[in-house]
Amino acid sequence: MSQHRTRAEQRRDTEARILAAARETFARLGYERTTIRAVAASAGVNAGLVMHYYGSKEELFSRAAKLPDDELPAGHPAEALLSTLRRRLDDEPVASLVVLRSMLTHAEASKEFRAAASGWLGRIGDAIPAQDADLRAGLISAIITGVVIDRYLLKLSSLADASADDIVSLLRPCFESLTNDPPH
Amino acid sequence: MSQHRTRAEQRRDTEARILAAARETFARLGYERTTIRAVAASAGVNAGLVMHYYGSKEELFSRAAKLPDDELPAGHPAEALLSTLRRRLDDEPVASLVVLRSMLTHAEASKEFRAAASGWLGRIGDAIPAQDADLRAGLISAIITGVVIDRYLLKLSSLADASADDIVSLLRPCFESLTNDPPH
DNA sequence: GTCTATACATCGATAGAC
DNA sequence: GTCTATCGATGTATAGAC
Repeated sequence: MSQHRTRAEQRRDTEARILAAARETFARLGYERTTIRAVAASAGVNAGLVMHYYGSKEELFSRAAKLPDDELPAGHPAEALLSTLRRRLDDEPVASLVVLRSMLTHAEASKEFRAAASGWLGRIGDAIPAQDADLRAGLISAIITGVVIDRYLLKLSSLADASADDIVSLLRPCFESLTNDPPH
Repeated sequence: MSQHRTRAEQRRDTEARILAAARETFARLGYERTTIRAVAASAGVNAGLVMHYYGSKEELFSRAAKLPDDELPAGHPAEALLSTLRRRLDDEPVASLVVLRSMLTHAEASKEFRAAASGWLGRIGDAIPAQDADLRAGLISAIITGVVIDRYLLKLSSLADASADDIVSLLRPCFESLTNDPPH
């Protein structure tokens, strides 16, 4: 039972399928090892069509790589940061993994990460009452990055198999000391 | 004034020069973007010679990528780990950066990192008196990895410009709580 | 010991058919 | 809207000259 679909609808669907396939492949293999042909096959279309819609591999990557600008919840900085960590431990969005996977080896991914980190670091720093707030914010960000990398990208068992609750609990004292918060 | 050198000596020198050039290039660009031609040019020799000596790009990478098996100094676990961190903050060896740069996108680098992390995590875990020692060890390792990545690979200013002393000081409470050590 | 020449595969990108 | 055909560039690897 085929649906009636305009050409525009059909195109939107196909474009979305291609983008989803691109996200999955970029997140898994990184920029260099991902080929347009593989993305096309995974989306069930032809390689030429991917180029037709997205123009270039670089443009496809840019569309696939998006970091959410984590807003910092109100309240005590340590708890706010821990709740952000909590959310990312439960399910790190694929679009984020696209950036993380390639940020060490691809300029565009590195740039995207820097841009997001820049805003993110500023907000953390503003919430920390200390003259070395920038360094403290950088350390918190580095901890989160390291944990997410080991858990989702390298899948090291000690972190990949742990519960998000346990990780958050163990890191609470770290975040409290780095944000200059008293323990509670 | 040319030295007298046997062919064997000459060969050792050239091989070493190629390996050093390979380390620098792999560390800077990662596995995929590094070309045999670029390594050869950087070493002042021909591309064919690199292949002649190392057989394949993969083999050259294996020779260039070596993680030192950090031994854990004796004493209180937290201080021992902090002194290891201290050493890595002062100068992370190029051979290590080769592994770190490509570990997210190249299987061989990932394998090398896992192997080193495995031994490393075991030693940390053994030194921590807690039933969840494995997770604690994984978190400590993730923190170090995250900090080194941000400082040396991404060069985020807040970490790249900071002094090793300041970083160690700020992370001391983190390591103490994760190793279950009392502060002192 | 080191270099030249080249085979061979892969991939991004383009042009045009259906 | 989607696919076929193909070009051109790049890079590893091999064979052999000097």
